[in-house]
Amino acid sequence: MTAYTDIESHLSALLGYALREAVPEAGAVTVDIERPREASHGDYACSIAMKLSRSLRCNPRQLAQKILAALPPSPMIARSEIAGAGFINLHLHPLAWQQLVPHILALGEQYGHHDSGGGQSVLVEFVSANPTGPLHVGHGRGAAYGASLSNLLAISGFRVFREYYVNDAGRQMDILALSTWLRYLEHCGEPSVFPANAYQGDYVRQMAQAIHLQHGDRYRHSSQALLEHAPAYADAPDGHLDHLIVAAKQTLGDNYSYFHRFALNEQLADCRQDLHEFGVSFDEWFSEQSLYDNGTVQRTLDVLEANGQLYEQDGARWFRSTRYGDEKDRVVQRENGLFTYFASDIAYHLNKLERGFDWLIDIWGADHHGYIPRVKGAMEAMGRNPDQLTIALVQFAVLYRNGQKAAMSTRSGEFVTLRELRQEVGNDAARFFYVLRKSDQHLDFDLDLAKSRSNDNPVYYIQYAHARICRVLEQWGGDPTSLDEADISQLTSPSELDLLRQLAGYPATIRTAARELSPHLVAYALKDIAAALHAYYNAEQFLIEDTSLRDARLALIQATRVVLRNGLTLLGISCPEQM
RNA sequence: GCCCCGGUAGCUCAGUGGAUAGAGCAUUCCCCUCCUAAGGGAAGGGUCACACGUUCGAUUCGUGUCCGGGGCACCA
Repeated sequence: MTAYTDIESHLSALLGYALREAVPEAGAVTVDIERPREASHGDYACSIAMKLSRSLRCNPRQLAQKILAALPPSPMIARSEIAGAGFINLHLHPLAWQQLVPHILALGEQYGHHDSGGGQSVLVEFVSANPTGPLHVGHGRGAAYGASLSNLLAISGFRVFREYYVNDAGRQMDILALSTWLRYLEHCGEPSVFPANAYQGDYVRQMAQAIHLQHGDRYRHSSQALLEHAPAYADAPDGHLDHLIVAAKQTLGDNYSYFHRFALNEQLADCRQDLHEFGVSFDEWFSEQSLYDNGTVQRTLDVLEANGQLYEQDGARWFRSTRYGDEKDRVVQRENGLFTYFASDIAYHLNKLERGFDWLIDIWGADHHGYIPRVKGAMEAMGRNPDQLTIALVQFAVLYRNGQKAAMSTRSGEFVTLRELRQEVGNDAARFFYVLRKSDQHLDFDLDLAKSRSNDNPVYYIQYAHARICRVLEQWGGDPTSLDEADISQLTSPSELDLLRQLAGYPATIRTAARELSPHLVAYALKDIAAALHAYYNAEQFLIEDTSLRDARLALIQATRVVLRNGLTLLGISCPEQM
């Protein structure tokens, strides 16, 4: 067996050589090749002659002819021709495809890996949902996308660090702590003063119940007393809520932090468990509060202040984000002295850079897109390079059941949780459906389709291809490592060459998907590979008398299995050996 | 009003500066004495929203228009 030749770089090098020989005046041009969709146009095509014809002032077909005449012979090229307006079409020798089988078997899980990242470090921050309740299906999409993208970058030569930003410092956490305490008071028998804009979900009642079970009436106070001097809810819902928070802090004293901490830990643990079951893990759960505790927020504002980026107006401190293309300046410190979320977010991004990452990726819900100019502006205002930050927006996912939109609203507690979705359709289908769409596009998630154990379901379609291969190899019963020596020159049937071409395209798909931050391309490639495998399965028999041909075919499906497994694993989907 | 995202087959959506634009579902037809039919094969189905521009070449890039969806806090 001769060494493996990477076809695309081989052809591109040959054409580049021919171009320099035939048309030296063209200078140093990289010669791109493409896969024509029309089979009669060959396996690869090159349009360099048309691209250069204008600057060289010559006929593109003649130019192509000159390049072709200078093309060195290659065992990989069966024939070449000029077609259309000046395309050079290359038809490959089957060897070009066949050699892929031992190559894939040798590389195994490394097949598809590449090094375009060059060892750069990248921090991918995703999910980062407020720990104020269960994750819902919207977070699920960010989780699936972020996890798959991280995997994609990790096999593309990047050192990937996965991080979840925990918003444990803000008003939302206070609302959760308050909500928990108010439910606790109800448990103690106090009349309910629970406002409609506090967290309504059942999980709050459960936390309250757990606290009551453990501590009895220890934290009981008069609920009615909390309402004294409170603005009427109808007049000022937020003012009413804020008053209750202040009253809770005063009434509970040091015990307030118990509720705050309890609720935070409880929700965070739940979130972590949920994501863990979903196959999504993080290297770091980064606390927003820590940025206050260690002075990063203050230091950040000092830097901005020193750079002349802040000013005072109406009692608040503002950042001049309009200098950097934002629509209006933004408050970083309120009239009441409290910092805004934006202030700690600037500090967070500064912190990320100070940790030495070459590249930052933030995955946000698309509703935050208006937030981009101010964050990038803040980086610039601190003398940092905003291009080090890439923000990937993930659009909303809408669930459909029986063709009907499934209702979902946030605060009221009427939402479908990620956990419910996983239980209903399974982790594999959920992971797959989430990344089947481009992340920046709205996703209609068809629950009935995701649940169906039928040929309609693309997850099962791919997994079934994997399971079929496993069954064949199992029934054969031989040692798979012996297939490395199979005589792959016998793989010449149309369905075999189709399958080989699909497998050959996988590394390029990975490369493109990584460059475009688009794991959905991997999902589509897997569908194509599975389709080619199923077609092959129906066209040819594997377990046949002719052991030489049999081994060649088994080697091919074993290689297919490797690629399917690599792709499914990347997307966080299991590879069942039987179904 | 401003800013994002979209408009491709009946439906849900891929896709690409190239030569005849794809897949699944749905519709019609065919294939298990054979390694899992959760499979395969075939047919029909299109003004790639519209106009203008850039280009040897535009569904792809740019501008404008129309139509959807989302966002525009001293919330996070």
